[in-house]
Amino acid sequence: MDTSGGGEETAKKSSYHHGHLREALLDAAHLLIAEHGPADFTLAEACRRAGVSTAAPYRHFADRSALIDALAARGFTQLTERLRTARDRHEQGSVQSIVSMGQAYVAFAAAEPALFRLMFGRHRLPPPTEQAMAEGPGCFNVLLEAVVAWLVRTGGTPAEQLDIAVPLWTIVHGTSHLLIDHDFDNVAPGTDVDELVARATEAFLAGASAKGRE
Amino acid sequence: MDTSGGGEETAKKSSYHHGHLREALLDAAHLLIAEHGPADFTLAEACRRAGVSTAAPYRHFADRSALIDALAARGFTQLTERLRTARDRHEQGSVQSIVSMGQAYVAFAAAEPALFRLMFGRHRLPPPTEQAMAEGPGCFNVLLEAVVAWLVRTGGTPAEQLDIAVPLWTIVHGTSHLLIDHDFDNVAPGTDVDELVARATEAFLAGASAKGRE
DNA sequence: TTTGCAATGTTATCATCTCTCACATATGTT
DNA sequence: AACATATGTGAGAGATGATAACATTGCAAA
Repeated sequence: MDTSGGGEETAKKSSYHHGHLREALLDAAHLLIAEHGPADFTLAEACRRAGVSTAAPYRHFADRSALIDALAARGFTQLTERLRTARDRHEQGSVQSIVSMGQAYVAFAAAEPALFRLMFGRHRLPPPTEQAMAEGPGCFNVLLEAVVAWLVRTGGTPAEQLDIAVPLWTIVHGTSHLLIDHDFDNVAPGTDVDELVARATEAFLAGASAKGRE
Repeated sequence: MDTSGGGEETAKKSSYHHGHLREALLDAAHLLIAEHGPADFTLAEACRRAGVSTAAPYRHFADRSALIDALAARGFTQLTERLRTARDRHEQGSVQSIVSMGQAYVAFAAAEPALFRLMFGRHRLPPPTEQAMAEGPGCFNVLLEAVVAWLVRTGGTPAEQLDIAVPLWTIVHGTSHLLIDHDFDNVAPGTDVDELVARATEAFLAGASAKGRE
């Protein structure tokens, strides 16, 4: 974080080879989709920002789509990390721990709406999002672990983990999408999403454990 | 040019003026996004399918984006109709009525994934999706009415309608997105979304009404 | 050190796409 | 019949994604 001898990203001894072009393109693309949305993103503009020709990206990415995939993969890594942090802020197996994860999920979407859409909005059927899919489960596993801990604590069995985790996922995922698409604005303006997530999660867990105990 | 004797299925007396170009373009666009996804959709291809020049659409739509908006608006009208039908298939104010709406919501997304993304995935910040937004609330109102009926029936007050309806919306909306993005495949393959919606809805309503009664 | 190869970037070029402009053709109103 | 309006065409500007041939650099083996 200092300007020690070597210098940081400005260490372009020669102006021909960029040096960190792959990361620079990803960063530029990240900024662009944040500004103009994922659809309006152009590879050419990213090149301009990175200061290279429009042919340069093809040394690092098969095509435009591959760059976007790489961006999505980076997003999943980030999201997984944040979920883990949120979960570990509270007692293992507590409802609060699960609520906290949900809030972190939504907060991530709110902070990076375009990236969030990219991560989950891969609509290409043939390749079910190769690398991104490899990260996706890792992300979901964090939730699964928390749910198992909660189940053990409340007298449930780990076998029910999907029955609990999947609905919870739908709640926070739906909240995220509705939030970043501004769908709350016209219908329930001023919605406090943290509270929404907390109440919905708590109500669902209460109802689910009550039913399990019948 | 074929300039066949009579028009095909439509009243194409002359081959110069199309007659139903606006609708024909929307239909073609609908097919295209269903085939290739919303991102890969090109106006030029839609023109080819409609049998007109690439300049023709601009007599009916301001630009490419406006055509997509019109498509989204058509989708909202359809969705609203289906929700109303699903709701009215069961007793007013019953949990089943609400569950049925949720299932119809998800079924619509499953049947028209690309259209569903279009409807909710308008990422343009400045215009919050003019016409589509006008339809969106109409769509949500159908759910609100059902929730109010349920509240009245179970001893709640209509003032709580948003506290109930919004979480329910997040559940079905999240389920829809996760389903059409194939996110269940790697994590919970073979998920029965109808059952998922039913269980999540019932558990949430049970938990919410229990809390309200505390 | 020198030589050669692999990696990385550039320029030129193509096909395609969105959108505009001037022009052509149909419709229908008076 | 004549004019005004709506609707469609053709040509083309400007931008983009992608490819190919060429240029530069870093690195490793001889």
